[in-house]
Amino acid sequence: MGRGRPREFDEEHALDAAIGVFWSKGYDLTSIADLADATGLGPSSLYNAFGCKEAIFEKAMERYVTKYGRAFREQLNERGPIVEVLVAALHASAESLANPESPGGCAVACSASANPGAAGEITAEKRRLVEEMVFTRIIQAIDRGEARPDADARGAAMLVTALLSGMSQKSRDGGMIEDLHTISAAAEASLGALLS
Amino acid sequence: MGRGRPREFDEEHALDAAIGVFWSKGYDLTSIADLADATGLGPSSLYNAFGCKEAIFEKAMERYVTKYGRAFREQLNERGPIVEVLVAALHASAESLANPESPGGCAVACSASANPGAAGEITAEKRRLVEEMVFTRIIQAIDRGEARPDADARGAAMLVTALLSGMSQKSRDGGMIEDLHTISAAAEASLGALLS
DNA sequence: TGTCTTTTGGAACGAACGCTCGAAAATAAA
DNA sequence: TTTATTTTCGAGCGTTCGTTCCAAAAGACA
Repeated sequence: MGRGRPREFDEEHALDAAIGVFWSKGYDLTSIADLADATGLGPSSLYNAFGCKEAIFEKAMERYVTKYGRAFREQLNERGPIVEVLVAALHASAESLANPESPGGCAVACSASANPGAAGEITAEKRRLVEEMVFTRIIQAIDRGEARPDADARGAAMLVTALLSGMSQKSRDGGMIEDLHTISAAAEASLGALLS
Repeated sequence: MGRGRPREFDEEHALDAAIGVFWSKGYDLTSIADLADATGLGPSSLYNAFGCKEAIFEKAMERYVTKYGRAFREQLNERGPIVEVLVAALHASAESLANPESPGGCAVACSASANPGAAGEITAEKRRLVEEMVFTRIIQAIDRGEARPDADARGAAMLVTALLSGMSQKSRDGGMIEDLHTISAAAEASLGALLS
């Protein structure tokens, strides 16, 4: 198959290690040396495999959303009353965001939120996609007759994503998991007012 | 008075310039050279006046909250039904966060949110203070009989701060001011459920 | 077996970082 | 006027940054 010397590492394993570093230190404070240490690879291997630091970050964030966004996504795609579905998705996120075995919070929310360059744009785009995902799910609920025909789908989607951001920040700031569940539960009334 | 050569610059003017840089580029990506350019001072003057980069940031953030948090604080301390007061404070923040003459969002929320060191802790502490401020205001409302005696003051305070974080993030991500007002208005139902 | 291609490890690149230093400048006190 | 103290300016300190280069290594093909 491949003609030259075979890779000695698994790309996804390396990305998992990179996720951990970016997640805990943020993009700007993560050096190539940090990534080399965490992955066990040399700088040459990293550059040969990914191209540049921003590309490593992009691949890492893509893998991050598929791995750590799964719980939220699955809850969101459950059937049932839309308000309860959204609240359940928030509760699922609360568990992810406050997982004691992780750096805390959401990597997409915090690892490059101040970065005005490409890294910041990578995460901003992922955040926009989450809002679209929620919006689409609400539209689906309206089509199914599970929400008011004149429901404010956009407003509800924005509310959910704003709360996700806020919950991530709170977790980063030392907030406990019960706090995140409190916030999730509190959303029900507003979502109900907007949608049903 | 002072014995040596007098300062040629105004400390608060310098901090205003520093705020702008930290706000738009974030703490980590802001270099001393950036601050020197923005303030018009040499590195020596900065270090002589403030001590180190983290100290400049700390002073800048302190000035930031007094200047740019004023609208929120004033609305919060208005008299009136607590839910309406909180919602009005959110709307006031929406105006600040989306001010087109600023870098957008809240500097305390985004300029060091990923930083695991002193800079991150400086902003985290400010964020905790906001929640305490909101909490205290709600307790006051309860004491005045303007909220249910068994109102969930902590939950409501957490909800408000989570929304502030989320609104800041949304503004940073290109969200428009109407979106922030939509989120602010949506909070009313949940705050009502928690407090009245 | 010998050639080709790719990966690996480590040294090293120029640039930028936070910060410091010494001399000149500017005022207050003696 | 002299002395003491502080600020300013700019060069430059050592370190770290993202990235590149090169030779050795290792399997695929001829």
